[in-house]
Amino acid sequence: MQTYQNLTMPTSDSLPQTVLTPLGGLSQSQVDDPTLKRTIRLAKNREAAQECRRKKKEYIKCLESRVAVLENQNLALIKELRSFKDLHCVKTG
DNA sequence: ACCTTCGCCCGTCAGCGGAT
DNA sequence: ATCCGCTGACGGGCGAAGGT
Repeated sequence: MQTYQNLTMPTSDSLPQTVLTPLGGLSQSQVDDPTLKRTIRLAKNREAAQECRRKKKEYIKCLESRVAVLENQNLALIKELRSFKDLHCVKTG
């Protein structure tokens, strides 16, 4: 998958590393505990969802600013086209 | 003061695709 | 085949704004 690529997706070094020390300090019996497994999975997914939403917002910001740029370019081109047309009318008219 | 509606955020689940 | 991360979808909570 990996959507939102291109269009500057900043990485999130700054985000807090909460809750999870990645299975480092866990005994085998702890790792096998389904309840603990679920807790860990939920916590990881919670963080993943937060990051995903942050990236999506950033992506939308990028798109919006790109729209603004393109709209300005479009206006400028329309303006230029008009002036060329005017020039042409003067010559032929 | 009390609803009601709207927009936003969050946590969770489900499903997909890549990595092993 | 299994694990894991990412992301769309869903439902719930909360505050703001507007109507009664």
